[in-house]
Parts: sequence; structure tokens; C-alpha cells
Amino acid sequence: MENKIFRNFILNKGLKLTKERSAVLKEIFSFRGHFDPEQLFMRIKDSGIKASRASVYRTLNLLVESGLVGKVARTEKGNVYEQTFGHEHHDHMICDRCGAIIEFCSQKIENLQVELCKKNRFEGTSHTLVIRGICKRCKKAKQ
Amino acid sequence: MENKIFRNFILNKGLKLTKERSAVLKEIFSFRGHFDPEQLFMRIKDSGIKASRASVYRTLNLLVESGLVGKVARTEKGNVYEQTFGHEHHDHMICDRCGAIIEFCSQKIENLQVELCKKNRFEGTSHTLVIRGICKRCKKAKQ
DNA sequence: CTACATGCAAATAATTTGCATTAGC
DNA sequence: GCTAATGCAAATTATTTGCATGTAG
Repeated sequence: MENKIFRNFILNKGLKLTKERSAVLKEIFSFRGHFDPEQLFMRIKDSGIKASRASVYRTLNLLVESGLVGKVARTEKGNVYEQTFGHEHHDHMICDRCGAIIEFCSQKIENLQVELCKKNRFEGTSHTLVIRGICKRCKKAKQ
Repeated sequence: MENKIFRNFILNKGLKLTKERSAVLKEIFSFRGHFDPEQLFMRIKDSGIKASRASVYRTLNLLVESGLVGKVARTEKGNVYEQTFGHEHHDHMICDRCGAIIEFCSQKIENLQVELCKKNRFEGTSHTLVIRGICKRCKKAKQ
């Protein structure tokens, strides 16, 4: 499914579906969770396929553009991504101490978006909520 | 007021209140709005005081630690800050058509943050909510 | 066979840091 | 006077880019 979408996206732009690009796509969709470019690069390397860091970065940008992958956040150590295709909308909490990213879903936020948009006569299509602070693990370590 | 808070913070840590640190604090509280370290550095330079980029960065970190200044976001071109002392929190709607940024305040979001953090045993310190869509002006133009 | 993509290494850009010198307290 | 802060330039880190070569369509 995601292969088809990516293929279409690539060909429509007059670009080429190389084995490096396919490898990046495949690796991302082979697991669920957050990742950064370096982790992705290592995973691909470990899987036996060769794709340079440069290609990983370049493909990642294409994937974001295509909508298959989303940028979750910018942290002190770079960007964090996730696959967005086939996943329900959720938001994130980010620990400022250890960088942990916690996902959560809340119907109240969805409702709040509708309410706020009505009040401001804004036609909302999506939102991003990030709560920053200290995760329970670090909170415990602090004491 | 903020001078007093900063002075206390600095002295409590056994640090020194230098003229560079005072200059950074003064400059930040002399206007309202967002800024990045480079802009701040330039403003200070233009105001006739000498303070190196390194000192601006170092002081900025202290100010965030003290709670007088907050990190608004990480953008593609670095961190964006704002003074937090004496200012109410707000969030943004961004129009995908014309790029307009609408600020809004909502007590319900603040409450929701508290509720979500409690549920996830997360110690939330701040949040960023961005709603994307079409603003009323563009919505009207569309019809 | 003709763009476009790749790998590499060098370039960027924001921020941090080591060190000799200066200055709060 | 002791200790921390400054300025500078070099280091660091994540990401991008130029270019010669490889390859998909």
C-alpha cells in the first residue's frame, strides 16, 4: 500500500524509484515507533542494504513531502520522525531531560480544535500539540 | 522586577551579575515578541553594549533555567525564545493558504494539559498547540 | 542514452567549549 | 585575591551540497 503511494508520488514528480529509496521506505514501515535519521541509517545498514547517510536524509525529505512520514519534533539531537500512513492521530509529550517521547490520544483535543475554530471562524484541518516537561522516569530519578 | 528575580537567581547559584548578563536581560525585556539568539545579539550590539555571541547564548540558557525566558520552539533555523515573565500563554492557528498566524488564548487547553499530564504521570511545564487550516479571509475568497 | 540519483567528502549553520585574560564580590 | 565570566576561535553536531560516477526508465 505505502509502496504504491510512494511509487506514484515519485513517478508523478518525474523522479526515479531507486533501490535506496525503496530500502528506506521498507525499513521505516517494518516497525512502529519514532526514529531519527541516524537510527534509520543504522537499521538499514544492519539489514544488509547499502544506502548512504545522504540518501537516507534525502529520501526522508521526500517521504515527508509525500505525507507517508511525519516530522514529530525537533529535539536537542535532531529531528524525530514517524510513519503517519495508517496511524490514528495522536499527540506527544517530550521529556526535556532525557528526550523520551510519549504518545497519547485525546478526544477532548479533537473537540477543542472544533470549538476553537468555530470561535475564530477558522477552517481547521489538523493540529499538533506538544507538551514539554519531565517524564515520570526522570521525575523519579530527580528525587 | 525581572532584574530582582534574575539577581536572586544568579546570586543563589553563587554566580556573578556581570554587565553582559544585565545587558542581555535588559534587551529582552525592552520589547515584546519572539526572538532568536542572533537577533538578540544584534540588538544588543546596536544598543552600544558589547557582549559576545557566546555570552548571549550562555545567558539565554541561564534565563531559561530561571524561568524568566521560555523556549518557544525549535525551527529549521534554530531556537526561538520569548520572555515569559508577565505574559500570558497563547497558541497559534496557521493558515495553509496565506500563512497568516492567528494567536489565541484558551483556558481549556491549559486545563487539558494538566489533566493529560496527570493521566500520564508527566510533569508538564509548557505546551505548544498549532492548528493548521484555512483562515476566514481565505475561506471567504474561496467561495 | 539521458537525466536523475548515489556516495563521498567538504560545506553549512547553530550552538558549545577550551583557554588565556578580565572582573565581580 | 579567589573564583567565576568573558571573548575568541576552534570544536561539535545534524544536515545539506557539489561533483564525478552509476543507473533507472
